[in-house]
Amino acid sequence: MAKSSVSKLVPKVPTLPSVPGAGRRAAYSASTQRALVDVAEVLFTDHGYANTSLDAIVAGAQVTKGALYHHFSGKQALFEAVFERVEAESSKSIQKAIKNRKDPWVKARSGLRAFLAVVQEPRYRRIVVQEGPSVLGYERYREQEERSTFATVVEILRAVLEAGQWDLDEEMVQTFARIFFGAMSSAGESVAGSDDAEAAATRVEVAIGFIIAGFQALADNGVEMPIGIVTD
Amino acid sequence: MAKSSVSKLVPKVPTLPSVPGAGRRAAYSASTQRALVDVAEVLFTDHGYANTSLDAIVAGAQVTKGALYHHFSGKQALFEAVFERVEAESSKSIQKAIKNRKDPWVKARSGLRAFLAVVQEPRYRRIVVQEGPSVLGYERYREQEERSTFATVVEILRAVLEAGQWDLDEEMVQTFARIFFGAMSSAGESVAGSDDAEAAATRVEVAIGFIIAGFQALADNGVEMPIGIVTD
DNA sequence: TCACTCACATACTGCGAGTACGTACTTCGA
DNA sequence: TCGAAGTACGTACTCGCAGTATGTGAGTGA
Repeated sequence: MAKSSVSKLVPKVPTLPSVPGAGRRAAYSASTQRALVDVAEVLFTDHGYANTSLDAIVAGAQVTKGALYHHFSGKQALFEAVFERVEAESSKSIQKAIKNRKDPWVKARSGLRAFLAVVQEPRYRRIVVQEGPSVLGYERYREQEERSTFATVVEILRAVLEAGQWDLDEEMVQTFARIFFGAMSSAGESVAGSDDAEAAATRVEVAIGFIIAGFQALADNGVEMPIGIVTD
Repeated sequence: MAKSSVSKLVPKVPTLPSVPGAGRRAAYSASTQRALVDVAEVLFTDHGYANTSLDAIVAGAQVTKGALYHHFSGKQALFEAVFERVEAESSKSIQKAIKNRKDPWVKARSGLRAFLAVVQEPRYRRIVVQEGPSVLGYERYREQEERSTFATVVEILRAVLEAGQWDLDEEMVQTFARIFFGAMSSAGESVAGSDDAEAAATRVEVAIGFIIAGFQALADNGVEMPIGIVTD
């Protein structure tokens, strides 16, 4: 199963004379690098980081460890390359979904839908959510996140806050973004782990829609940012 | 530093004749098991799971691998023991904070404060949040979570929902709990990673307080659970 | 007190990440 | 066009570490 899907990816011999004169070897080089990342993505997704040996990866890519260590400094660097690509593609897919949405609430809604779809993808769940923090360490993990999917959440949030006439300082925006990002990630996990993903996704949309409705209600009433609704 | 804190934990020779007749060997056994978990907790927290060798753990506990494998089936099982203890103690500390709080909003507030405190502990961040999902796998991770800290969130949420006169089905309660749990976890991370943790914690409380205020506003207006506030 | 078991200790194995070094093919300058 | 140099690998090894097989001495129960 997994084996066949790997070998399917391998014979990606590049259109050799794509750049005729200066870049034939470079084309081959790029293709093996891609092959390594492709295979690694599949194996990391299926078996996890620790349970995937470099031997299995280079075998799947039909190269040797020499090639791998020529392109990457080690196993972790290879994982990071896979991680970045998955993050970039995920972010791109969400960006595409919210593009051209004028109404910020609609934008938020569309973004949520797209995010929930992404979080259900096995590769995103395994590589980004599950293994990412452990393998990359929290610092690098956060850095990567910050300039991809999380940045998208910030973008959407700014649109919503602007529409609601709320004027928050930068740190507060970041805090809200973190909260929503965490909420959506966690909710996405419950969707992905559910028997009926469709129904679970709907529940999440309803729940977050309810929170957003609360925001709107406060906006309609002209409520300012509170400092301590409930006291001890 | 870490070394000294480890060696500090080791000479926990149990009050030998605690149970006089039948249980002297058992007392020693329990103490070495504790020592292993104690040392493992420190080393896992400081260096992570992959970068902690069993040799280092048994050296810190002043036993050998034979002892370790007598008590635990392997490295992962030892980690799980550490994980469970951290989770249990964390949950206990939150439970203690919300105990005897009658007003559900105050209860939620207190729970949030306690949770934010827990998430700032290095051992919780590293062992539960960062390494947990990767080492245990998502299934076991969720199972553990479900009956400790997450259960506490559900408990608080039920109180709040009851006060708000909302009547949600079980799955919807779980969905909301997931969302809040994820939001708080993520927010807690941003607090722990902040330069000024105190200020960051305050911002999180304000932000979540704002969301709760939205809930209260909807409750005051007698709003039912919506199915799609914003349409495309 | 004696057999038996429990709680370890010791010595080894095998796997897998990383390294050192060799080599063929390219590319570029003369 | 020819040789020198660099690139893109391949091969063969080392070493750390999780896990195992087996030995042993101190309790414990009959």
